[in-house]
Amino acid sequence: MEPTQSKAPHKASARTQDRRQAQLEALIAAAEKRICDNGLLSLKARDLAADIGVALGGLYNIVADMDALLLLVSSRTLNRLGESATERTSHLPMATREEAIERLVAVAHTYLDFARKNLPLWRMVFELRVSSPLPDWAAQDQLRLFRHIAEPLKVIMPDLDTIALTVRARTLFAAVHGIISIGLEERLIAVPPQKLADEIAWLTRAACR
Amino acid sequence: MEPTQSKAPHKASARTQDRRQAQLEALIAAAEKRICDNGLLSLKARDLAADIGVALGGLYNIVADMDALLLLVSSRTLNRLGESATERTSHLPMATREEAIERLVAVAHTYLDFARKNLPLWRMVFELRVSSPLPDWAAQDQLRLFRHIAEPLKVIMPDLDTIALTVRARTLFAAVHGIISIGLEERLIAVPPQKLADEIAWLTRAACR
DNA sequence: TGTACATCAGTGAACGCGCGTTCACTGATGTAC
DNA sequence: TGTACATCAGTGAACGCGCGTTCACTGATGTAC
Repeated sequence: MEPTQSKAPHKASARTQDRRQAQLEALIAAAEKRICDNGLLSLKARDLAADIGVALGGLYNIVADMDALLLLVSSRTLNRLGESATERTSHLPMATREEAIERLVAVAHTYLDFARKNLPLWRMVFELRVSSPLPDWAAQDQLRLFRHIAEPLKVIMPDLDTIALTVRARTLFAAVHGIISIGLEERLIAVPPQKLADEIAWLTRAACR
Repeated sequence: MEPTQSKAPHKASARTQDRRQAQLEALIAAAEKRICDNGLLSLKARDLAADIGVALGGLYNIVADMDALLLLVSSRTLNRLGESATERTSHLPMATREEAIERLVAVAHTYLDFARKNLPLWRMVFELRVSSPLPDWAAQDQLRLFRHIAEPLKVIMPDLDTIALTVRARTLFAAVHGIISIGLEERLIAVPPQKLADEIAWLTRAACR
């Protein structure tokens, strides 16, 4: 079936596209703000619509549904984490084994700082196990993040093949992630910030020895 | 204010108490079954009432509300984990440092097995961060579990004082927990079971060296 | 053993609330000629 | 530049669903004497 409309279809003008983009960004920003202030659970479509000055139904011209919006927010959060890691660790040397270990420690500490400063958003990323099949671009984002770990690790464990290295990077990430996520849980007795950083450094170094 | 009722109050007979107890156990069992089969999200009061042959309103004679029930299920799950750990590791020697390390590895593997075999229930335990202030008895349960880690660790790191040892036990737990919880996540590429066990053993040993 | 009475267990219909998504409609923005 | 027409953006009331908890009521189970 060729689209043989006798009349030419409407084309989105540049102005319209810009407006769409601006709306989408405003929507994401509003969602981030609300999640940071009140948590994911109290995020409502009606509030967001009011925040960006659009009628309720208008939201669905900007995003397909709430899940799509949350995925965008989650992805933006992961990207900001990646930028943090690049800024704070990419200049660190990793020519020697010792240097590579210290760089890994720095990556882990960046992760801790980020999680602490963006606690509600960071939690959201992991609570989003709902929409099962992660879209491709989101999976790509994750892979890019893993390089911050895999690259120093390659220097530290030169004997491992690519697969083993991937597995090991994931293990290390998961271990540090566990320490942070349990450490930042309010329910348990609060661990002093410095202590938490120390434990992470200890574990990272121990894993590399 | 003394309770000076002119008429003696009704006393729950032994038969009534037994019935209550049986109802409570049936309710918990039904909740566990439903969570295992369909996940926490599709657990409904109406279904549970039907399962145990009670009218909807009758549930609230057995438990105060759904949260209370979930807390009971969660606690039962943690206790079963504790029993598993006792059965499978308490006979292992920990006189020497090497023995203590292997015992810790066995504890970690018990944890992995338990999480795998009770995945939905195990997840529930950690998703229950809702009702903020954990009751006392639940906190006690947690402490008892931590001993499975703290005791071998005391042999392995004899120089640490009590507080540092507690922190270290928690770090180690959190690290292994992270590896398991990310490893059992469906979303990411599935890690072969044996590989996961190997990684956990590796990390545990590395942390103790 | 029997009667009067109090209390609690059990019932299920109704309450109450929340909230994402749709849809018929209007007004604005574009194209064709 | 102007007119006719198509399309899409934007609106907000209404839909639809879900579900925990309450509450007035009944029947059973206990106590007092």
